[in-house]
Amino acid sequence: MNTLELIQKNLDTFSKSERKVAEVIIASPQVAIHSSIATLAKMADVSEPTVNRFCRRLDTKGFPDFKLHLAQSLAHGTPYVNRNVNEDDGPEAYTAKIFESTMACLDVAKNALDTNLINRAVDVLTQANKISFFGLGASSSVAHDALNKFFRFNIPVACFDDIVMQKMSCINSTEGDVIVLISHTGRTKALVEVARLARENDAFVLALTAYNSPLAKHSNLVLSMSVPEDTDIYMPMASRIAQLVLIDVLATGFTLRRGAKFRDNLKRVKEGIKDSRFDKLDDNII
Amino acid sequence: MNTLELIQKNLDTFSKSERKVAEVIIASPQVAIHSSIATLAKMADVSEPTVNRFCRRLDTKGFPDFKLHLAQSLAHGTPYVNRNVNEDDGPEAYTAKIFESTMACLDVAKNALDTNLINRAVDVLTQANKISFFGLGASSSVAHDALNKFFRFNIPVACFDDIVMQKMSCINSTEGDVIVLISHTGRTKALVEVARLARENDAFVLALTAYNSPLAKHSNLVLSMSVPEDTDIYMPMASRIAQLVLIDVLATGFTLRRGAKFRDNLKRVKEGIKDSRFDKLDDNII
DNA sequence: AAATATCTGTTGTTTAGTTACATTAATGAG
DNA sequence: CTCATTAATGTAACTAAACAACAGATATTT
Repeated sequence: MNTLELIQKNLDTFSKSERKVAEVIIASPQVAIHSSIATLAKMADVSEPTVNRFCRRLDTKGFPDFKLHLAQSLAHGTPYVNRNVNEDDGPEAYTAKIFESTMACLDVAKNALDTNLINRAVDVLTQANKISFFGLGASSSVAHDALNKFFRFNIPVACFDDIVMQKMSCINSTEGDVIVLISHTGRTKALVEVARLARENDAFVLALTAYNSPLAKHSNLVLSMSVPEDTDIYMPMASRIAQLVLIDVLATGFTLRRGAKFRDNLKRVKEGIKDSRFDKLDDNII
Repeated sequence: MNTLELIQKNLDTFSKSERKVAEVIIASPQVAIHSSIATLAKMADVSEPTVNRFCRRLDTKGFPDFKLHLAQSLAHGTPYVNRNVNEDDGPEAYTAKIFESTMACLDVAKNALDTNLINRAVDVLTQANKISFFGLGASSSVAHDALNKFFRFNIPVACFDDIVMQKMSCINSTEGDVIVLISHTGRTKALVEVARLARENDAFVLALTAYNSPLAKHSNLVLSMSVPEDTDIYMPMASRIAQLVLIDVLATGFTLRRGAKFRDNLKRVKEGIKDSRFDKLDDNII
């Protein structure tokens, strides 16, 4: 378990002084691992033994051992904690926090994913006659993105962010059609209805949503990643990013499955749009 | 650079005794990081200062510092780097690689961002009469996402992914309008033309694009992040994620700038869509 | 409000790490 | 081959960091 996350999670089990230590460490872990127990104590405005006690509470042998653990969890270069934005945060603070908590979420999502299910999802997608991506609200941009990706594969794809169109599309679906439903919570009533409708018409329903949600129960295959919901202040942020990366993963799996010959297709698509862009060499002319 | 690799590589630059230390560490690095300088010296059959000198030769401040570096390089078998997907990767491999390289990209992007510019961008956005988000191709889903975010702020927003609509919108723009142009490369000719048109009509052009690109040169304010392009196999992946996170950052900055009273708005929007969702309690009924 | 338990800081001891210096080994010129 | 010089290694003294034991302070409970 990531030490930094562990500190964050156990914040309320600490005593007042210990929490001061925790906050100093979370604020600048890179500094913490290069400090002595004395300087860290001074930074947190507590005594040295308090720092030591703090370390032991985290199941380490003492301060040096704690530093080692912390160093390992920082190895990625990024402190992987979910830090919520405060009202009085400046641009540096909230920028860093959002980037970092997004990365933390991706890390959690990565570990929560079942690669076997991903493999099956790729199976299903490669064998599909037609793939449709549905999303509502914030998830609609994820669906659009998926469309953009899979469109390049030169297979029949569609994307609807309108509930009426989604339902109509479902009614017209046949066996071999795959409908990818994207929803963070999996509780949007309309989308659950869409799932039901799709299955009634023999389509395969692949859901990118929360485990055990109503939508999940109405799907043939569910790719879920338990991204903490409360990271979002008032709107889905990191969860949506995780879904996009998952789309990337599926698209990559798709590409790999189709083999080398197929990848030439992608190259051609990229070549095809070349004329619409400025060359790098043009930069100084403009 | 990975410390363990560094030791391996510099094996021949060490003296005889120092090499003994190196070999002991390479043989069992996990033991090494949990040993004192005395025990390590005994293991390598050298004196303590020799171990210390060995550490310094590796550009560390001393033994404890060296242990930290080593611990970091040993953390998680997989270092947090850009790893490209291979043809023969299985689902576990490509899933991990995509997630990790996305995280790596976000890390790079975070460090490349100028928070002063972000602050200015937030300034501009909060003072805008109307905000329009334009993107083409893969960036269109980013623009959609931005719309979804800023729409909740109850201010005039628009989003176009159609070049004709974008141009028309530009022609109708007036002072006080902010047009956010999203493009990974900043080389899409059509979008550069849109930027020119927008500025001719007194709109403020905020570009989320590459530094020094043609589009950047035609914008009033540029938020750039040098995400490596070659991470994407044949389609933009990580760069687009970075843009989305940047949108999150701007939206958050916007919210914070508007103050507490404004944040109640967001709560109301969230409350307003509650009826369209299943409660958590409903789960077992369905 | 008193008593108990918990938390926090001060002091002193121990141990680990480092510096300075002495010794040994290695290299090279006469 | 031997002496001189340089580099390498170890010994001993020193510094500072970490920890344990204790005492004072603060909550908490009855």
